[in-house]
Amino acid sequence: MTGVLAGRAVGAAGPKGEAIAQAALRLFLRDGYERTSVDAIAAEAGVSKRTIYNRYTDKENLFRSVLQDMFTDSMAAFARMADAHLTDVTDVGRDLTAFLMDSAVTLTLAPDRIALIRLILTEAPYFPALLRRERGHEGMHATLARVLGRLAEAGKLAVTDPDEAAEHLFALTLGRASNESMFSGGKLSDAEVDRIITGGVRVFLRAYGPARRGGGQAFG
Amino acid sequence: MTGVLAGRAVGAAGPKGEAIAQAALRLFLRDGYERTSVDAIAAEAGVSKRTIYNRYTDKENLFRSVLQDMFTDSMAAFARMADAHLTDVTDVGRDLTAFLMDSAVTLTLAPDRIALIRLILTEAPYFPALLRRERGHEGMHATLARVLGRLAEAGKLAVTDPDEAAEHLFALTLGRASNESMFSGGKLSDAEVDRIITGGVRVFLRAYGPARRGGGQAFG
DNA sequence: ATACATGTAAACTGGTCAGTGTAAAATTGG
DNA sequence: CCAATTTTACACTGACCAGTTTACATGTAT
Repeated sequence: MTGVLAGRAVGAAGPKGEAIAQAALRLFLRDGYERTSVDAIAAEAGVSKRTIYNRYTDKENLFRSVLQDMFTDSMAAFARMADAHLTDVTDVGRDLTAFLMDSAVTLTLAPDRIALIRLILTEAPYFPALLRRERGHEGMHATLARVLGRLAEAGKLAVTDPDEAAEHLFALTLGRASNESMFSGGKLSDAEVDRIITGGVRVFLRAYGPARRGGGQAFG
Repeated sequence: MTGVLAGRAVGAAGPKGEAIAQAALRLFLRDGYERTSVDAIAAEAGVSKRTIYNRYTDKENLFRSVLQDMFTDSMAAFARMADAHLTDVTDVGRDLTAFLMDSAVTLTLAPDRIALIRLILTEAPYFPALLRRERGHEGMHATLARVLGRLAEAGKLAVTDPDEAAEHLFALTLGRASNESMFSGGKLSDAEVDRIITGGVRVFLRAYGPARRGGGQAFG
């Protein structure tokens, strides 16, 4: 039992581990689970196939591992972006729109992210852990609900159920953009994204805007 | 060239053709494209593998064929249901809700329909024709836009852009239900569906309800 | 040096699968 | 009944792939 320190940890530790995880993620996102062979991952990572099997028990294990990592990172990035945009809010419509545009372009609609969602949906029946861990967009919903709750307390939104309002805002903006992108296949143009987000926020504010006091919404 | 009449048509014609198409659809929906073998389809249909290859050039061809048929049927059913519910509208909120509940339960959330959407999303990159033919929910959007335009002309909704309003209504109701179902894996409870549809219609009407004349929405 | 963990290369096992070839059997129309 | 056509059963090819085995190389700490 001397080798506790000498032995490298399994999984993604070390440069080889990084290479394997990156290559695996890249190929899984591009080709899906069934269409990606472990041989291809080894070649892509510049590593022998045996090294992969030394670090991961099997292909399923590798798959779960790299997808969960990306999912977790993705959720954290969304939460950071929400806080960055929505801590000091002066104009709800403007700030919500800016936040959602930003996260749509750099997160939700990033090709890798779209591929991830596609992959999670595809493989859900065979990898229930992928869903049970953090159900779909649930992480984003939690973040949105937190932010909307804060805005409601500040009297900037007429929201009584932050969870439901978060679902509605998500469906009207990011969800719509994400769906559109997945179905259309290609990337959405900037104009398209702008149209979706702006329109979605407009509808959201008509339903959840602060009680009409000045006469009319900031957005309309 | 005597056999123009004697020869059976290829594809799904005849009882054997029906059996093949049904078995193929069933297995593709359950297991996906890659995980379904032609041998399994032949066994399920009670037909020899050769018969399948006599009627379809290859597996891809069979796949496209059965999926497109189901997709077309599905769109038509949705349009029929919309017309059934929304030809004579007295109470917009009530009738819209009833229509959307009905189509959610019997169409959008039917296990086969969910599996179809999942499959289309999954295989989109490899079968561009599936998307290019009728892009995703576009058929449903067209139906919704038609109906909403009619209601706007009747002064029952404050809708200026029926296409955009259709996208919003869809996102708030059926799209949300569909997403929720796909991510959660299992079937949604009736209460869950009711909550989603009712809440979505409420938000939609706050944004698109007829110009406030009596003071307050029918829904709220 | 030496011992140990780790990595590499390449062949190999056992399995699956798409699609074909063929000859016999069943079906169908006239 | 007859002739064309279709279907069946089944073996077969060629390809791919997950995971293992074996023999060898490398780095590194004591």
